[in-house]
Amino acid sequence: MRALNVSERRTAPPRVGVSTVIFALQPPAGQPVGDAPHDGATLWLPLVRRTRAPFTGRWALPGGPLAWDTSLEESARSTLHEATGLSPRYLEQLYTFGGRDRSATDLRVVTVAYWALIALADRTPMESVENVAWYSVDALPPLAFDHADIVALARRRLRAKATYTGVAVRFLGEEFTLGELRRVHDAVLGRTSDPANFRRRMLASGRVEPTGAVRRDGAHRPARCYRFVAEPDAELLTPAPTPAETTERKRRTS
Amino acid sequence: MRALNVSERRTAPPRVGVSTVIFALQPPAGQPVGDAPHDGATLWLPLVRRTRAPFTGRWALPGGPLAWDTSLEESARSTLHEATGLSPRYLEQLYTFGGRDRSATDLRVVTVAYWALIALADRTPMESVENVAWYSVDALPPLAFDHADIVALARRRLRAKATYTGVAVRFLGEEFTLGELRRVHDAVLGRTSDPANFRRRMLASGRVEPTGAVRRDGAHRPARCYRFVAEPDAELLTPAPTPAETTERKRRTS
DNA sequence: TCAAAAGTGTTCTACGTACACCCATGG
DNA sequence: CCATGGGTGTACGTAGAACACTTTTGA
Repeated sequence: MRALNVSERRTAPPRVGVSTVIFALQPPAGQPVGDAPHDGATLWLPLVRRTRAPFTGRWALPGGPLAWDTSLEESARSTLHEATGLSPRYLEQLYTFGGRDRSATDLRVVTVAYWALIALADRTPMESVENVAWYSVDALPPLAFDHADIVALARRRLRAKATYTGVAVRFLGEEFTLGELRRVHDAVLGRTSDPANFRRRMLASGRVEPTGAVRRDGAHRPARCYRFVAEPDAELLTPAPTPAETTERKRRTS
Repeated sequence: MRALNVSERRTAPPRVGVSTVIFALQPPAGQPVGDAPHDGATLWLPLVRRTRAPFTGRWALPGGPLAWDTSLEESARSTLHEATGLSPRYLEQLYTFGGRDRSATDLRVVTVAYWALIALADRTPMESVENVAWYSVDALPPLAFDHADIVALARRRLRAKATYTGVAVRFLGEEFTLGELRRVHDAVLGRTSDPANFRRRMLASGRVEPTGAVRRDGAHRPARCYRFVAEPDAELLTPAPTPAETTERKRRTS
């Protein structure tokens, strides 16, 4: 295929790109930037510095054009791997952005956005990747395109899902204590919940089950370890929630 | 731009299409088909018969390629208008389908699916549109591509949203009684709820407010009329839910 | 022996359900 | 006057919030 001239580019059919918002609890041993509000209670994400117009030099979400032989999710997975060297613990389609003017060039791009959670429990050393830096979501630099909107939407979605599903565990390793899980949960939701009630809710939900192990990590009683237990209905294709499951199930009035 | 040959088509960048699942309470005065389970408690949607390969003659969701000068939502709106002659009371992006083999041709298509609710309260006469027919969602014919999956996902999403938001009212006109609303709600969710409790829940939710009017339509006490009241936070861009609003708001423990 | 987090028990409230009962109307 | 759906009142059960209290550790 030959290159297109200016007016052809403007009226050419839109191209498809995939971008991914990758959340983690801490930045790995790469090079973080931006003043980090190091209360410990922030999320982090990797950004890629653009080397081409438009927005040369600006930071952007990891992503790229959709190749002809790659599925959308594969594309999200591979850019995630390129940017972090890791595989996601959770990956879900977020939204598709297709405004006419969002690419700020003649060539129109429709972007399918994904969001992902990764666990850094393994203390991944992470040889630093070229042009990638980690930022706290609370101190992001100016982003290219409408990527700030995408991040904002991803945060909303993460918060929403954290309130009625167990996604938060995906930030943690195989084994975790309920204290750890609660702190993650609170960081994501920006609240502080009662340890006793949180414990009961989690155990009652059945999404978590005890391994035999205990963990001792301070001047206090050791904590029992738990593992995540897969949700009963594995809905692979569900950007939409399925809330109020229990309520829905028992009903069937009069 | 010149036409592409076969191997070029296969490795060409994916094209973007938009398809819309349009739900209504009853089919308009067009030509419905398929054995309709006329319990009155089904939803209906318009389908378009394909006139070109692949899947020639099969029924498919209204949609088409994304034009260079049209936004995704505009595209969904316009195909909706073409198929039904109406404007949606509700329109939301559903999901983007981009599997490699879903188009069953060499040319790969990424489809951004939308779902919509329309009200037929105005007793729209609907001059029958060429190649469009309405089907009950419970008796759909075989569909082209992966459109059956899309419809299934849309139904799940509609049900989910109906449980924790007021979307169901969008099936009705400006004014409605709580009995009407309850029947719609029940039809969508496939349950039967207690009129007294439903009434209380709706009024308590604040999503509904009385107009002065009453409606008399049978051998029983006339019903007060209500109108829908816009949700407080108009989140234009929110495929994700925002459930447990009340619970979330008051919190902020210890 | 003290602080600090793990873990248990108990009360209180909000919300939804079930269900009994009155109201207004057309036939 | 009766069947039908609109509309009110009320008792019950459950889930979460608040909070008092015990347990086990390191320093």
